Amino acid sequence: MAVHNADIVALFERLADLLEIEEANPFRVRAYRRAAMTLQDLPESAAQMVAQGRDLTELPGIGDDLAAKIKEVVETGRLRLLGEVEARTPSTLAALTSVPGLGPKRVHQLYEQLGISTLKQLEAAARAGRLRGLPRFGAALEAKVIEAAGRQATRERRLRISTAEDFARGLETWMKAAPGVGQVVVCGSYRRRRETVGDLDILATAEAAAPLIAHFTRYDEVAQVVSQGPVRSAVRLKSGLQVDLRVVPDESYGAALVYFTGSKAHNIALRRRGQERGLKVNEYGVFQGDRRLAGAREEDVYRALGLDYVDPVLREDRGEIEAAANGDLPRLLTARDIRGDLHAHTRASDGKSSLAEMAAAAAALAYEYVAITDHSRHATIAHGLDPARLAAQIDEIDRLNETLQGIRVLKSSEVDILADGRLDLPDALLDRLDLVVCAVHYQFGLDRRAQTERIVRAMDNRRCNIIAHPSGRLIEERPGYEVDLEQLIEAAAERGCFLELNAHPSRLDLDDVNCRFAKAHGVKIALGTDAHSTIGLGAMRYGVDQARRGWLEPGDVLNTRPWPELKRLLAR
DNA sequence: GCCGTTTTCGGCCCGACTGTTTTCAGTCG
Repeated sequence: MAVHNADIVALFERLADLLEIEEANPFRVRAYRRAAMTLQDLPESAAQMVAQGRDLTELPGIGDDLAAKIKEVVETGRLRLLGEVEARTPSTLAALTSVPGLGPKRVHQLYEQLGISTLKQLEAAARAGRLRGLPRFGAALEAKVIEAAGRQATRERRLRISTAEDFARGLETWMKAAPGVGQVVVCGSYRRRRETVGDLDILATAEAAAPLIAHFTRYDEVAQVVSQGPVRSAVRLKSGLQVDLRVVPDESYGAALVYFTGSKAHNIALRRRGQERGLKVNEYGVFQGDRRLAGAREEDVYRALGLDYVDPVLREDRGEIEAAANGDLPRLLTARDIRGDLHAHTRASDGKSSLAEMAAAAAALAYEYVAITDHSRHATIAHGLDPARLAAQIDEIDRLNETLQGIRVLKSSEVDILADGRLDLPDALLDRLDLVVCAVHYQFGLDRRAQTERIVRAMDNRRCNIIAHPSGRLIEERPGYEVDLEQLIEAAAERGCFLELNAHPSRLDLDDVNCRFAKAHGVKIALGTDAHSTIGLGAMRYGVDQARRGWLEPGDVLNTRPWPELKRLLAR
């Protein structure tokens, strides 16, 4: 049974949680967390690196000890140290820290002094009033525990970025109406354009913070004010979403943007860099002693640290700081670079709009082309096109193109990859298309090897240009099918095939990390919205954001090319 | 446990808010 990076990540995180509760050296705990993060973002398989005898200590945050532990997990599937720790500290304790106000120190106390190791026991003890006997525990904390226990079932959901936008827009509008307000920006993972958002972090500037804080807590969707101080506040909305507000004066706007945008790992790395140069970095500015070197603008904060400006989408401590220091940050893709959409449906299969409507909508976006990729016959629920219907659509597109100006409809199909890797339509018909997009829509249950082989076999057909939504995941709904993306990327590179970044906000598939990995392998990415109506074409910006998070430049993306150049790239 | 234009040992980001306290530890982001 192969060990995946995610398995090692889970072991390290569990170990870090428990070590923290045991009050181990906090820097040792951090080392395990950092290693977990490195592995999480690592697009290659650590197991394979071990098998190839590669040096894991070259990875950031991995030294001799952790390299040996990764090797141990890869070879044995287990981590002995974790077993030893779990023998003295029950792993259920980690879940207790999910209660707001309970951290590792208090959980340790609860276990040592009251023998509490589960949420059930904790709730019972709180209801019995037994917590307030402990030092620095009181009635308020007991109430929090009881409240959190009741909420337990419904928590821990992250919102898709598109959903978060609804909440963010309302809050932004509300805060911009606050008395004496200057700037209002939604920061955090929202500004970094992550695919999901756990909470919203709003930064506002003002000379006097109090009126803003008061205004914030009066927002009509607020269910509960979680905390409220002179310069920051946190509320929970009726929907359950937590929103934090931070107010700073104008001269700290840039530094506060950096601080509140994160990521946490990026901030820590920035502050460490400052420290190495004798500078203190906080949300008020960059300081040398009492002297403020920067603070009003983000660019100045980075410059004071000897760095080029880092776009928010890159701020994940995945090498962007080194790149900014060396002047090799990528020139990221922008929406303006996109010349067309390579994945769209019409009502011929499961879409809502006609060919002509889709073409007009694409033209309105100033595109040069749009590929119509209706489903193939196997996708019966989606009214997939059989060879005769597709042949008719091809003729219809030819006729339509003769009437269009400035926009070209590309003849395509989202062809099902059958279970054995064959394509769902005959080669002779595929030869009549401008490009062929292939996708897995059923038989998600195949094991990893079979699923990977199935898709590689589809790519063996030289007519296959693009693998759509390569992992098959639906964000916050279902994981993808089991597949070795590393192998798919390598196979695509060998065959001159391309991988899609599906821009639909519930897919964003490939994800950022794998986009970057594909780029490193020289595999170009096709951006497509998977639009099922004219409105759906507007989802391209989510794909662009994800591509930017994957460090993609215009040259790494297929549909930044004018049609003649794209056509040449599609010829295999 | 990691890491190095001060270091192979001795550091390791920084500040706000809460709750329980008589000055601050713990938690959070």
